[in-house]
Amino acid sequence: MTYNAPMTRKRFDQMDCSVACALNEVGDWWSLLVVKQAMLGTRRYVDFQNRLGIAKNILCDRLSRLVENGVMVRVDVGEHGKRYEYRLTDKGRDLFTVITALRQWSERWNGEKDSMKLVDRQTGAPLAPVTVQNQQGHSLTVRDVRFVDDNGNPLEETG
Amino acid sequence: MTYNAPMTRKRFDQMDCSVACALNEVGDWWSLLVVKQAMLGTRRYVDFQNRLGIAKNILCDRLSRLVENGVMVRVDVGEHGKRYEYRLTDKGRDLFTVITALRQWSERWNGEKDSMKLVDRQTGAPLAPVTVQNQQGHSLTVRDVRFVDDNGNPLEETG
DNA sequence: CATAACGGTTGCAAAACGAAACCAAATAAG
DNA sequence: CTTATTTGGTTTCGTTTTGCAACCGTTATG
Repeated sequence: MTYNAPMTRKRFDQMDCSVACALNEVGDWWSLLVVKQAMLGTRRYVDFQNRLGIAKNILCDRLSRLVENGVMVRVDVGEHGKRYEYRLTDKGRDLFTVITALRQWSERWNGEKDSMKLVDRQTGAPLAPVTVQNQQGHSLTVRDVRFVDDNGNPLEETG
Repeated sequence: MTYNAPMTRKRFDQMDCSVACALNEVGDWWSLLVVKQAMLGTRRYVDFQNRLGIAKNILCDRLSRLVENGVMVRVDVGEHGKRYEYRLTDKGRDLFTVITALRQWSERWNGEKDSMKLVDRQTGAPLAPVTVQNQQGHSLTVRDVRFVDDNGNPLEETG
């Protein structure tokens, strides 16, 4: 073998799979943690760094990519520039479902790792478990769904 | 500086955060895609490899870690050994919510990347959007919840 | 004015990743 | 029965990413 293909990280842009596409944007070790931290109210670069214990160059890279992908925005809050806040966009806030599902999954199977609880702001009651539901609101497992193509034909995924 | 700490990938085991703990198990670029593929029916090593286009050594490592973490099991299906199937455990199947939430998020914000649809097996109707709900079944955004500690006191997360 | 804080960038070493080659056991083909 | 192919990896090697610390220009603070 004489030719080596360019060694780029395998990216999921072109995998024509929505899950892969999502992972391409927030599927690395840190991105979802940054988003989670932002949901707790963190906005400043140094605060992300201190709370998460992430290296500064990695944080820099992740914030840039989150901004690029429209998950966060960098807002100039300095009087004469050079003071910034990183805030979630609607797209970023919409990851609340994903992060909550992940958190609950971990709590169910690995036990609670922190003392943080999420409660309904109105009532103070704990949240319901996040589930996949049909349009009548009944929870479905993976066995209760079918994967079909555009024509409604079941995908033959024997392999 | 004379001492260099051992350079291990930062792990989230000890971050006492359930989200971090979850990401520690399935938070890399490939693990959730392997689980997703398994939900489509894939069970054999070579089939994962062909469907996902993942390098063999990486696939090997990911399957091992998923088995270690109880997300999948390796089942011996050879007559005299040496033929295996990798199947989801209950813990693995329970990631259905996370993966579906991720898929829907991507479809909402990046458009549909594949022609695959998920439908209710019984009715053939499309699924409802996955949302965080309170116990009355009302959907909540991140603004509708509070993060509190064990005593019900709101977390001061100004930073 | 001096000093610290903020938001980075740079340089280096360690670890993870990707592609291909290689390999032993099990199965299939002839 | 013998040979070829498939399966499920491991090894090798080069590239990319990560983690840590040091450094730097600008901005607030005492």
